[in-house]
Amino acid sequence: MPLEIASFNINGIRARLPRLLEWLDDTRPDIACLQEIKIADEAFPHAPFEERGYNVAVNGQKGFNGVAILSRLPLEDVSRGLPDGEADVEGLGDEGQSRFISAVISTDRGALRVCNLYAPNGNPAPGPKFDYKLRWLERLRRHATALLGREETALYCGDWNVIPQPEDAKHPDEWLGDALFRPESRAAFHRILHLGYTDALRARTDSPDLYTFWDYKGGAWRRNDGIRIDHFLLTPQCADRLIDCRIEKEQRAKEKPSDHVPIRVILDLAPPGNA
DNA sequence: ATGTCAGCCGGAGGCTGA
Repeated sequence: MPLEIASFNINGIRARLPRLLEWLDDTRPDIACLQEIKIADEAFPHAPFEERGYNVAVNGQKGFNGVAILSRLPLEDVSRGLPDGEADVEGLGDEGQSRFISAVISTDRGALRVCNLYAPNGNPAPGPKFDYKLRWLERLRRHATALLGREETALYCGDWNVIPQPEDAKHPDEWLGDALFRPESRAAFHRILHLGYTDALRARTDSPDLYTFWDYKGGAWRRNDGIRIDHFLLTPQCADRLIDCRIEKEQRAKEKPSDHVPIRVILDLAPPGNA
């Protein structure tokens, strides 16, 4: 049975709850990684997800940021924040900002480690926010280096706030000075990718015009003026199991949408006894 | 069109972040 893992920057769980529940009911992902939940742990609305059969792990923050994992299968080894010396400031991890949560999902065909991230936006650039973005991506690179060494079926997904290549934007020229497309940001992303990860979408297609974000401003959606900034990066052991990767563009046309749409991978994990 | 949202504080609407 294939395993479906979706990543969705929902831009506020209070504002997006009806849309989110409709999406879960319509598309029934096995695992949903959420970013920008913008709510404290203690205020997270567990009930509607538990009613739908999801286990919930949250790394929340009041007002900003915040990530969560929903899983129909058991969640084990949940970890909040990048586990390095800079975590756990103000008890939130990640220097006081809740941007990372990981868990192991156990299935009858083996385990999958899911790392759900919300990278800093980094604007305006240059400046302290841009410096923080680059520092955070460097910490993520160290994490990704260690994870590769474990040779696990594992993935990173989420809002990376990086446009990897010009073909990942409708109008790349308009993003040249932006923290999402500056050479330093793209290099930081590619340093992680080139450790040995697979960009799941690009493993399936080299088509341009595949976007995950359209700004609310200026009729960006109407003009299809989008960018691709939500990504799945798979370890080699995970990439071997990739069936498909799809951007759920149709979600952007719904009532009161997020400015991001979900991206989903479908994996076929090894059968029992198959190493 | 300083053009859109979400959430904060605080009890309106200005501010921040994106």
